[in-house]
Amino acid sequence: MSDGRISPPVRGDTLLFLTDEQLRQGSEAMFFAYRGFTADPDRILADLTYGRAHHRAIHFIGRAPGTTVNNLLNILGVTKQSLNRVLRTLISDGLVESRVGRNDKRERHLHLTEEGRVLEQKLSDAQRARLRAAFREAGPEAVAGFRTVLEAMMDPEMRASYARLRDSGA
Amino acid sequence: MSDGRISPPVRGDTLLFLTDEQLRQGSEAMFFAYRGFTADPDRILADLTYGRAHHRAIHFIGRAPGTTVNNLLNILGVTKQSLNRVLRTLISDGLVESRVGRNDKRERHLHLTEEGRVLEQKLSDAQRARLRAAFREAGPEAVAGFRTVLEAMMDPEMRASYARLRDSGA
DNA sequence: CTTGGAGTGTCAACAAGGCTGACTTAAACT
DNA sequence: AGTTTAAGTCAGCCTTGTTGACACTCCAAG
Repeated sequence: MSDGRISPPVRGDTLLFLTDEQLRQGSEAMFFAYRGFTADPDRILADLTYGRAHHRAIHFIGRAPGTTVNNLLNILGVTKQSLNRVLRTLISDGLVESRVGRNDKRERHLHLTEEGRVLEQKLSDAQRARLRAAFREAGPEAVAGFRTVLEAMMDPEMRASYARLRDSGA
Repeated sequence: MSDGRISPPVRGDTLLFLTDEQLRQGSEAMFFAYRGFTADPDRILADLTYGRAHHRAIHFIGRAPGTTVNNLLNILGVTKQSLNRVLRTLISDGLVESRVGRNDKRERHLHLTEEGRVLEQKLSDAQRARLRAAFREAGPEAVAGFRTVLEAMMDPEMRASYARLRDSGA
């Protein structure tokens, strides 16, 4: 781009959002924003013995109580060994409860304990505070656009997971 | 689209984007979208011996050629030991060149070699392809909103880094 | 009833990429 | 001359991801 300021009316604004430069800015925005997005919960978790992986597990168990391990595996996109390590500590610390399935007794249904719910709340409060401030600052239309673009950016399976959670929780 | 005047305290649609449920959906959208965002470059990097950390270094060196180590440190938000490990392999593999500063000889200025530029291009092509598809699907207004919200979500220092890069590259 | 496969748990080993702390070297500043 | 700054390095630790192998339980189909 020579000088972006004097854009010819037709070419300019309508397609500007697809130039390589704009896309690169989009990448960088994602990078820096994600850092901010995780910063507050990370600070809380650092004081406990937990990490981001624990946060994710707690979040999605709280969001979909009774979910099975396999289901959680798909949502989180990690191996069962990885998840299991995290889950084991959460269970033995009494934040998560694992109940044997009623119909299929091989399955374990995961629930937050009261203590787990407290931590979940604390973490999502921290994260939501930042998001709320950002949403308020940006306004409803920007937020709608934000969500539209993010959704378009997901892998199809993730988009399905996202939609399932969204529609179940609304 | 432009119902866009500041609407008075009506509780319905105008504030819906600030409910806890909406904020939680926003979090989850960030989580799933970030996975998609990194998926394509990650696949390329897996075949080489590199990881996401190398990608980030290459990206920002390509974006701001001649940047000093210290500057890169601030942008990436990691310790110098972490960065150095990555940088060392990139330099010894001939993807990055480290030049002693002209004015201040303590500083090292980082540049991509031709080979480094090739990899950078390959990685950002992969990432941009997804972003481009998402942007196209969502449309210009959504993209504007996307960027507004992401920027509002950053830590102040990160927002400054982001703005500096953005304005230098436009 | 047996057998195959699915869901789960677990062990071991490894790698990437964060971190802290301590220390060196060289250059620059005062 | 003495201090500070930029960079590099060594050593060790942690979290969180990976493979591969194996055991156990249970369901369902033959």
